[in-house]
Amino acid sequence: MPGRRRSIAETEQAVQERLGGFELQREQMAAVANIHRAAAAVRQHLENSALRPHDLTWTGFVVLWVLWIWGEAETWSVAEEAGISKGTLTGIARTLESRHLVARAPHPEDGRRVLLSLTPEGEELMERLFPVFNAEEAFVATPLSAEECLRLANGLRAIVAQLEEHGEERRRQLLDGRDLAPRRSGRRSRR
Amino acid sequence: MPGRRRSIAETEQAVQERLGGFELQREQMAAVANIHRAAAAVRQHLENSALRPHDLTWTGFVVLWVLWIWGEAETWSVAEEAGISKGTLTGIARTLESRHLVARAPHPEDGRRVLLSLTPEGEELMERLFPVFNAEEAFVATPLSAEECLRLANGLRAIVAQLEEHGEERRRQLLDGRDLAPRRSGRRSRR
DNA sequence: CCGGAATTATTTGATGCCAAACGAGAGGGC
DNA sequence: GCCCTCTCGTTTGGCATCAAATAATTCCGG
Repeated sequence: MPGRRRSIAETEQAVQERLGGFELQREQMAAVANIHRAAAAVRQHLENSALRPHDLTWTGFVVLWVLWIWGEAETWSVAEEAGISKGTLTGIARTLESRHLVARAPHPEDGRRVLLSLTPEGEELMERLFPVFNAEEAFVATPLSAEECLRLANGLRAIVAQLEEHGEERRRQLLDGRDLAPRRSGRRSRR
Repeated sequence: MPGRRRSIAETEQAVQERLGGFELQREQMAAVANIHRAAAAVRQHLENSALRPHDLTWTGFVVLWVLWIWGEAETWSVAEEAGISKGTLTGIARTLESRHLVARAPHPEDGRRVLLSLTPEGEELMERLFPVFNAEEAFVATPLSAEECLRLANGLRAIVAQLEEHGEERRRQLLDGRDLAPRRSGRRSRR
């Protein structure tokens, strides 16, 4: 039966056959796999519904959101809240600045730091856009009750917390002395 | 107190103040936001623990995984299972092929199609790598019981299903006649 | 069989994304 | 003042990513 997507049951069956010999952490595997399926699906829907008319990417929107909620903020803190690296933020902020949605200002006391804030244009955009965005968030979560949404959010938060608290330690243990191979990509040393 | 990450409670407080005037779908918003936080955190941990020693990216691993479980498969189906676009798969497959982990073969009956499969080298890698990967999946899910993992997975699956079943229809309705502005990026017509 | 419609993978262009290197500035000790 | 170190944001390099355009092939009606 070609052309049909495989069902969850079929996949689990195939996995079981393939992994018969392994000690499989089945439930955890299912959770992790579905986090990514869901994240990709939700992101794509929101980009193609609420965001596309304003020519915003997901990440661009998140950065605007952070600035909208928190007001003027230092870049490191925006990157942290938005869940992206500071290097990525530099690029996003440049894009948003070029579209006059975000302003960049030097820190009054520390020449290294930079403050980001929404322009009036950016504020106005968020006031119009947020209700639309939130409506789509509600749409994707339609099959879940409010309580189920909270359960879901709590479970996910626990995973994030686990990694924040123990992730680094764990990675150190796994390396166990050996040093991590450098990423294939990334800036090279001059030497 | 500069330099400290904002707590969930602080964020919710700030959101409430900022959004006092809006009809806010609070639970759904929390769920969607945390899906992305968790997805990014998990992906980063796995890339920097299990995958980095083998110089694999997340997506590269997922593609290998799909081929490992399902065996030889057509590209469209691999892209579907891996949750990426077929254009992206072309690039990933090229990378994996250059590292002799994946082989590409023409479809015996249809010259347009291409079949992907693991090389023996790729099989061997997955046999060694999967247990390590699965152990890290278990690690990130440590705070959750097996049953909670399943609940989480089910909730996420429901969201994915919602979008698969009703996403396209919804986007059509939202547009309501107007045609979607083209993406800023993407190939341009010759005209 | 011929020619247009449909289907398939690839190419293209712009952006996102990370980690590591880098440069500019701050801060402390002497 | 002068280092030396630390801490910022930015740059860099290599992939990943999508959607639309395109090329290659098959399918179908006549």
